Amino acid sequence: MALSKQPYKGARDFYPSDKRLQKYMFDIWRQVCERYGYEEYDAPILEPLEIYLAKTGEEIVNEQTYVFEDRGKRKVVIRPEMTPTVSRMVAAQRQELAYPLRWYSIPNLWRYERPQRGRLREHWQLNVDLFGVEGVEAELEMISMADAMFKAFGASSDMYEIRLNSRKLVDEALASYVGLDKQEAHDVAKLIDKKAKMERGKFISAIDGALSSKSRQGGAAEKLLALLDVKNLKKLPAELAKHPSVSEIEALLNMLSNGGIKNARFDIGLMRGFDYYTDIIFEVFDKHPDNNRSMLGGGRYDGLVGLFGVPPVPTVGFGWGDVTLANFLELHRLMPELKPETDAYVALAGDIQAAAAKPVAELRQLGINLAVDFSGRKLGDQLKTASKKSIRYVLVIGESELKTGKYNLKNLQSGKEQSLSLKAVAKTLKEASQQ
RNA sequence: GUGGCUGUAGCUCAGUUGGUUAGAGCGUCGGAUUGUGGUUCCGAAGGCCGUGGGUUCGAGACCCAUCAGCCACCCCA
Repeated sequence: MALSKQPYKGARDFYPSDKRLQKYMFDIWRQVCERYGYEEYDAPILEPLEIYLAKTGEEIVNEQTYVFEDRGKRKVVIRPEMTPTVSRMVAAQRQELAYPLRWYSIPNLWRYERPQRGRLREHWQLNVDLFGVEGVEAELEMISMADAMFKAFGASSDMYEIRLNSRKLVDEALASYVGLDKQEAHDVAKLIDKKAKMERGKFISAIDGALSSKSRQGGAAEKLLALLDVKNLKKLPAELAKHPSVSEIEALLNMLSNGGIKNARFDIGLMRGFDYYTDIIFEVFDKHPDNNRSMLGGGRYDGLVGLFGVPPVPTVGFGWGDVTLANFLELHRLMPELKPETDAYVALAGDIQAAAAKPVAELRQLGINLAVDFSGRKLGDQLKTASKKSIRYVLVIGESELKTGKYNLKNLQSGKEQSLSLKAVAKTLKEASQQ
């Protein structure tokens, strides 16, 4: 019985061409994070079960995560998300750290579930968090960064939309304004989250089902539906317009707009993770008709660090998965043509391996990445190999080159050939690799 | 976890109501007088028809199971 060549279900092999794309995406994430003064951190892929139980229910953890017992009988989880981990790290050094903390990481995360479009069992996710800022400028910075990343990937602002809401505002609206009790509010919030996927009629009857007869008679359903149709902060009913979150969101939208980000809007129907978000939440949606979905999301979660027995730290963060990003880049034709890191492929003409070692070493010392063909095959075959590997240049070394010190450098894209000194070769290749 | 669709060459697929030795394109490899690739031309290799069972004189086609993939649901960091 032959061994299976497939990677583990829901996980991917990264061949060099795949890894190149991943590196491209991660590099842009890193560049933008660092441009905003964020520092990279990392942590073990394994965490004790308990840190997830505090936030999620035991049932969900057991069904949707990889849990196992180690040899010391400890319950261990392969991390399904980074937020508890980073909260743990901040809590552990709460006193020593210099706030505000600007941290980011690109962890691989595992979730035990059935793979489908945009969702695998293993994926990588950019996590950006800002700890220690209470004001709305924290949200502004997060959303500006996310926007800067889209721009850095070559996206234009009509390709995506930023949506904003506030958990506090929604709580207030459902409880005081519509008049729902806790259970009703919870059920209704879940339904609102699914609204986009449902037909309107179905949604209305589902809402009716979630309400008690008392609420229904009080006109809660009508009030709720009218509220959900509000597209603009200014159209909110007077009772809600006074809520402090409203002016916060308004201020945020204004600041974003002043910063040139015009594709952000208020969306009262945005629910996102009821569990630990405490105030403003945001998502970025792909506007492509084939992929109308959330690509990244985040918000304020002021309570998580406090779960570790230290005073809480105000926190805003977001996460962005590599799979949703790749889908976005493909659909919008933003995938760049990526070349290998190798600057030139060295083709040897004749049996001169030993003699060619010297110029090759010299070039490498100058920072040039070279792959040498030892095969002894015909020059044409060596060129073919370089071409297949998508390496841009071939450096030919043979008797005449060694004698004259002038090397034949061929650009495989243009077909252009030049006879150059080693230094000139290095200069040409350096310039080419920086393009 | 639930449901639907799909598994034929490395990839994309064709394969008639079940009927001889299983097909194409692309890719791969070899060649077209030995220091120049991509295009072109010639040639070759490559398949337990996902796996196991069943029906049948006969199965790549039909049935069951199983595994895998895709899609939706559930759930959502």
